[in-house]
Amino acid sequence: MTLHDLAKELNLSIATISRALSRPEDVAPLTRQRVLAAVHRHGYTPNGTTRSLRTQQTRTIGVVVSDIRNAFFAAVVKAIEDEARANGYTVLICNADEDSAKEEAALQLLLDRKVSGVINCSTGANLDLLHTFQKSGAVLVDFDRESGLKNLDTVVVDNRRGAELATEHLVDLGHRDIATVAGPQHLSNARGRLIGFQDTLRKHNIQVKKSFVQYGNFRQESGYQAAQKLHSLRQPPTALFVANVEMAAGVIAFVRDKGVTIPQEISIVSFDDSFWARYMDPPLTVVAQPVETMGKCTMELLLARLRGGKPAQTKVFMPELIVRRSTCSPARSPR
Amino acid sequence: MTLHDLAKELNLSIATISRALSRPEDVAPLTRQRVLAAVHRHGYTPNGTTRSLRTQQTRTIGVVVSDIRNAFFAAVVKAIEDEARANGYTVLICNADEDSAKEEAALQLLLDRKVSGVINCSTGANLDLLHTFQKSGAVLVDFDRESGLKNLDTVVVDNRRGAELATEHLVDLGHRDIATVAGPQHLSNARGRLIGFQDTLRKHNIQVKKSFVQYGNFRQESGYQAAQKLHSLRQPPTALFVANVEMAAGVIAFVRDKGVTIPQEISIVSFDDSFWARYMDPPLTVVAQPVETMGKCTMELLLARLRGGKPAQTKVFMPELIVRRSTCSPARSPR
DNA sequence: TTGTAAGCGTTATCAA
DNA sequence: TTGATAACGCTTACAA
Repeated sequence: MTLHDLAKELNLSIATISRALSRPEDVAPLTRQRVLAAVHRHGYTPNGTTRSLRTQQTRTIGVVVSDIRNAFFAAVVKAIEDEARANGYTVLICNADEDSAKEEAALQLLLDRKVSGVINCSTGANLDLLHTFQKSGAVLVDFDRESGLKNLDTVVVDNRRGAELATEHLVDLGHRDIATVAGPQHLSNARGRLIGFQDTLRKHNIQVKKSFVQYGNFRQESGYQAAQKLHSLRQPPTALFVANVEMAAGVIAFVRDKGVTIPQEISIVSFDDSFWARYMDPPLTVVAQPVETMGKCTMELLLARLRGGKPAQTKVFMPELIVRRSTCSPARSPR
Repeated sequence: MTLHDLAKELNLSIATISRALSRPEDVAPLTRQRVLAAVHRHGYTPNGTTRSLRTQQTRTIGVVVSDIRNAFFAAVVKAIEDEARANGYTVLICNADEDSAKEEAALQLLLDRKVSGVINCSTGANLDLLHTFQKSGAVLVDFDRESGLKNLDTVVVDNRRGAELATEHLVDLGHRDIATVAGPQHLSNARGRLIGFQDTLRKHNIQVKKSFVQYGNFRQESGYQAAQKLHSLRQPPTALFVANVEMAAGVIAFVRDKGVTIPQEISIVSFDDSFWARYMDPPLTVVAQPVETMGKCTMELLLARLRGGKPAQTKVFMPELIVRRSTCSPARSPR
């Protein structure tokens, strides 16, 4: 069913039908009614794809998210979509699975669909594709990680500050043997979290042992493996800062397998909160990001940019330490 | 940058450019090279939206999901997207937030985008819109809930069986005062879970008290409230079957607030597993659905349908009871 | 091997 | 108030 069919049926021109639907006031009331009735009768819906061709704007925003199963991104996606829909935009969600090849495929898809803008949780690869976007006139926003490109809006949490908050908390409790499970260092957020951790230790004149820095990939299993390595050390840490909550779950799985008690034998603080962190055993001490606010802000920035004017800005949100029960002072050390 | 621009630059016709890209073998090697070079130089990407107009197929599948922040749906979406992309299809994800008005908006959007197919986690409302889809020739699949429409593929878990498994488990442990936090009864899955619960009790000659059936909306807070009501009863239950894990979290929040211990004072078994259920305090006994398999199967069914042939089928997956530590035999009752 | 031209379903301009 | 028509960017007969 197209405008054409409708026109034939009603003995009107397609122009009139189109007008009856998009600018009702430009059409005679009676005509409008006839059109509306027919539209309803047939369940006709204009082809939005075609409209885009004609109007040269898709009103679609692409979102490339690192891992849709990660609660953090799921929440962000929801916030983004709500804000977009409220403004008449559609969101095309792509899952990159923290994999630069999948990211490339996703960006290619968005390029193909001629999206008006892209919110990207960049792996740091695919800079050329991002560049192509910019050249094509699409608006780009970096979210959660910085791609390294210039002249684009950026929404991130203060990763260094978050790591400081977490590490400072552990130091305050009296820990000196503090390790970290860091994220992959090609990601700007993971780098920030590691630097914040190291700086805080140095500030307190605590040596940063190389063996106390383990690297994961932000996934659960890598947390498990990191914990394993840390555990096998001659002198294991008494406290642990984990760069995200998925890896923290992995750490906890390992620790539990070994029968080590949290927090008595090992204190754990993790980056990222999620609704279930407080139901865990024990409830997890975390550094929380203002997820909803960040998601909303990202879309607002993007829309503002689309409307023109505003130069690119970087918004840095403050994380917050939420102390629950996975951290406590270390047991008296024998040394 | 369009075919036209490229054609002008290379002194070729747009047809040749188009061919060089879509059927390389139909074009002289040298010409092809020149075209490819120019394409690369300009970062040109064909307009997929326009191609759809011409070829009359969008190769896009819409997915209307009840709540993207729910781990179950996040996992499903990932499985669906992977399978779709592997087959050259794009997925348009819409979040209905368990709200029929949002569902309507989502369906309308998908109608507008002329998607080839829709995977719908129906609220049960919007039957007329779904009907419009069918009339338009799009392929529909019901997932997780049945819309009530005929002649469409359906992928669900055996909800009754799952509830039986859970309830049977509680009965086996010796419980007689068993309550449930049921889901909203306009959803077929929630109905199935309630029926399975009731039937199992009856089978064991246990009376199903009306006050022992509380209704929630599949969200956390409603679990909290239901627990509150159950707790205020003159004779509260010793065991609880909760219809999904989000509500279970709410129940646990309440129970913990009250200082009631799980499982000693109250046993809890929930529908749905999620990776963190085993890290909870205590680890949650659940009825798990084979999420990835179900997601993949849904897309396979849809694609098969799109390729024609196959009549509509209903796939019912078997849930599995995973006993962890939130259930145990009831304490000796004083009565 | 390449070019010409029609047509996909809209919107928008101009005339009637 | 309505209609005829061009244009959006692409694919694909068909012709050269």
